[in-house]
Amino acid sequence: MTGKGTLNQQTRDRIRALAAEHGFRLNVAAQNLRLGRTGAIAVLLPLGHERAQHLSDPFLSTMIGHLADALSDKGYDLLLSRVLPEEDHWLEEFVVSGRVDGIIVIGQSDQNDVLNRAATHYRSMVVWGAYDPDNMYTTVGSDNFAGGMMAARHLLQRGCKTMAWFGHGDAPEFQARKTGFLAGLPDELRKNVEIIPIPITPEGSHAAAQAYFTLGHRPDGVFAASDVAAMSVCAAATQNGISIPDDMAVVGFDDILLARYASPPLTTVRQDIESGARMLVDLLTRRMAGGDTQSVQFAPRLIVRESA
Amino acid sequence: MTGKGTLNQQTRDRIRALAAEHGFRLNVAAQNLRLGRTGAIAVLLPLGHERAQHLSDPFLSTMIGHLADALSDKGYDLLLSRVLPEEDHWLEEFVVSGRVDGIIVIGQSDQNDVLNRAATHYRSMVVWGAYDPDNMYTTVGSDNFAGGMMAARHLLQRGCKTMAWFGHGDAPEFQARKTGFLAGLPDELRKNVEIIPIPITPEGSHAAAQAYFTLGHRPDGVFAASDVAAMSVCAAATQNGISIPDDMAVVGFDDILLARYASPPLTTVRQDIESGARMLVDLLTRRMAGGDTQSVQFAPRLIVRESA
DNA sequence: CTGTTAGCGCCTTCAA
DNA sequence: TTGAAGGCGCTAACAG
Repeated sequence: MTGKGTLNQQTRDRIRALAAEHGFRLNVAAQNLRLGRTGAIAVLLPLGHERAQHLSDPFLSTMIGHLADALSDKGYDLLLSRVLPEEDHWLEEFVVSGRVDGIIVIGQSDQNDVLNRAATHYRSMVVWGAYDPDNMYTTVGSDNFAGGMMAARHLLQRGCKTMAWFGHGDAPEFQARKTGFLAGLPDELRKNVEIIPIPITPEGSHAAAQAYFTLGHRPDGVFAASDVAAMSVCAAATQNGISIPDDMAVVGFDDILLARYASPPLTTVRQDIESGARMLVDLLTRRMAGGDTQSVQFAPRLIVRESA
Repeated sequence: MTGKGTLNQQTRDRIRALAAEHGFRLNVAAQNLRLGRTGAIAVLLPLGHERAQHLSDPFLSTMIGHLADALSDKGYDLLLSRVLPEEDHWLEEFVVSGRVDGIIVIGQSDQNDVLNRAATHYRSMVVWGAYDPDNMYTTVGSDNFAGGMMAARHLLQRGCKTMAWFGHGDAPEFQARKTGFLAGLPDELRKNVEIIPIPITPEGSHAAAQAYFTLGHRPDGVFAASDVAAMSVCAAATQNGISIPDDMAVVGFDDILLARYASPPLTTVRQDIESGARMLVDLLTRRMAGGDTQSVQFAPRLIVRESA
């Protein structure tokens, strides 16, 4: 039935015809048991410092959709799991549970140590997130530093003088965006950049922006850690009588579907999520086959719309 | 190990301790093979007339997130699959493939016949979508008709006189929203309601709204089939110099996370997606256990913000 | 209350 | 080239 093994083609055809006639199908569970595999890949979402982050986050859900497609193309099922890393053993627990043949982790969160530890004795894992030469594990991600720089250059070019960064600081992806942003600014502007720490949810970022604008702050250029954050900042600004982009220019990150249809349409740094998902699956299957892999970084692209 | 069967508690504890000591774990694949089950539930997304609809649609992704949580609480894995119903056999193919113990279908799309056919000989299936007494299958969904009426009443109360409906017509959920909306209007207004067919994607609905406003149409009240559509309509309106809510009031449907932080914050008919997901899983497990189930409809709630 | 045993459906090896 | 048999790790039935 599988097409493997030594068998006369006509015998094979005969068996197949018989199978079709009787509605016989291979039992995948038994096949997997015998083959010592599970046929499933886990997609793990560690919610380290941001346990409120919801699967409905547009970036995450887009990623999961593309992952589902890429995995099913290779015959794998997708086992979706959100993990609250209460203790340090969650990943190793998951590995030894043997429920899956491989693991894709979305975002390092603050779980760098856990990931490195697992990577020393478990091959079949890849991670979406920031590249760091010290990591033991293979990552796929955007060049967040370069993306941050693009945002800085664009705001500079528009003539912005007083800048603000709205972001969640802990995860390395977001750190790199911030660092890149700061690096893209001339010294005299850099030291005056206001760093506004915000939660990852739209609720949280909106509240933080509200508080910030209510205190009277009026930067003329804002770089936000994500499009969701940028949209919340825009909403809060508008509610405080700040006009975008005339009074304040806003640049987001991700280029989620809605960014284009926000009001005003969002200028943002685009990540190619679909390519990222395919690459993750590619590298994972290569690792599962015993091959070696290197981390990859995608170059982001600035999409200029109306908000900046 | 499973805690079932007749066994002295101390013997059981001894075995468990031994297992922990040696790192022994039950092999789920073998367990499932022996038990004749798979331990997985499929979540199927039929993309009938709207194959462009993407998993990144905020409603869908929120639903999937809650489903993932509800299923993992019951020990099931979630097998995610988008299906393009090219031919009529996709569901039956899936059923006989035996890859899962039960099926949750999200949205009837235009696949009513297929669902009914499958339901006659397959119990372990529930469907998110519109209730119809003629359906052979169990549905869970919002009372879309009532939701549409709420939108109508609210716009009336604001004094709107010329109304428009932006929606995708084919799926029964959206039909019911429209019918409820029309039913909630007095006769003289109802006959003048403009029906604007739009695709389900933000791109498509934005383009349709653009075209509509460019032609000079200026309704003072709009009900959109979803929040995503409503946000696109708002964006297009703003670009055409229409001020919301002063020139035109807009009511959406769903209450996705971003609705509250859109500009202006969206007035919308809220569906409780989390309760819906839990109910789907509840009913499904009850059906898998051989029990009988009835369809349920959740009452939606109008959330008044600034867009109307 | 505990220990033994027969298979769940498949794939691989080995013998014919 | 084909057929037969063993065993993947588990659970349920049965015997002790």
